[in-house]
Amino acid sequence: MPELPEVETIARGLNARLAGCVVREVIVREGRSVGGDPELFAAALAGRTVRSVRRRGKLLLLDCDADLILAVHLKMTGRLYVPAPDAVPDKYVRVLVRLDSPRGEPVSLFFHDVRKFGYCRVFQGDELARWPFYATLGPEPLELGPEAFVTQFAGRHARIKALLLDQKRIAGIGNIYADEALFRAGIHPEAPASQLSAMRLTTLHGAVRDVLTEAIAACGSSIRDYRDASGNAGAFQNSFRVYGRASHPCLACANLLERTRVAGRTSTFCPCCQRRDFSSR
DNA sequence: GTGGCCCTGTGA
DNA sequence: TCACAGGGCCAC
Repeated sequence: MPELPEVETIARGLNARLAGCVVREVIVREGRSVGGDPELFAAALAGRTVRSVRRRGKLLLLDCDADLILAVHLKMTGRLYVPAPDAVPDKYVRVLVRLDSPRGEPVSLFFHDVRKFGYCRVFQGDELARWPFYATLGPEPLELGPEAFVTQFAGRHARIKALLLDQKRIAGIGNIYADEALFRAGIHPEAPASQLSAMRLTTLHGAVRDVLTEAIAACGSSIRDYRDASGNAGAFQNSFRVYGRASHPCLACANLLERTRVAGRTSTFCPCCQRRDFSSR
């Protein structure tokens, strides 16, 4: 799925295009995608004005008037975008929202999701804050200082990559950026967090910030499914140093990158540059 | 913690 | 035909 940089890019793009638009019609083509009664979902959104669009972790939040919030999780293959005015929705467009811009022009919003893992949900008032997934999200990595970051991981027995992927511990990091940050920090994905010194965790904090910031500047990474709010691809995939490069030479030392599995996800790393123990670097 | 599962498509 | 894909939830 899109991770933090991709979701941030989408949120910025949608905010520019949807702020002030009024929902005229909601068409749910796949009930599963709205996680409940399609009629209720459509009725809740009809007539609402979109105030702004923001991101929390990997979650897109469309703040509307009347204290209504539309939350969208793209999971693996989801896209949320404003199509060209004459675009015909293909069979993977699960939800269509027709809106009117402040100038009265028609604007559409498509929720496109091949694998149907993603979802759109509406929340009224404080329902969002009480939603367990939202309530337990960890801090935003770009708003977290180095000391707080270290505290979040220090002393844990679990492998550092599994902790980076744990949204309750830190929100928004997925498989790509976990691998990229660990490579930049010179830390093996299977290293137990408890074996990493505060200094190395601080280095990891900087690597996480750097990789996320650079990826946002590049409008995210597009592997196959990700597109921004206008349907355009990102560019950060051209800057991957390890993700998707197993068996290719390390860009730092030329040794071949290796692949392992951590927390059920493929992890690519350099066996030379990324060490398990803290003493070697 | 880990593995299976929710889905569908793609590429080897 | 099979393994794999950017996520997260559920049961062991």
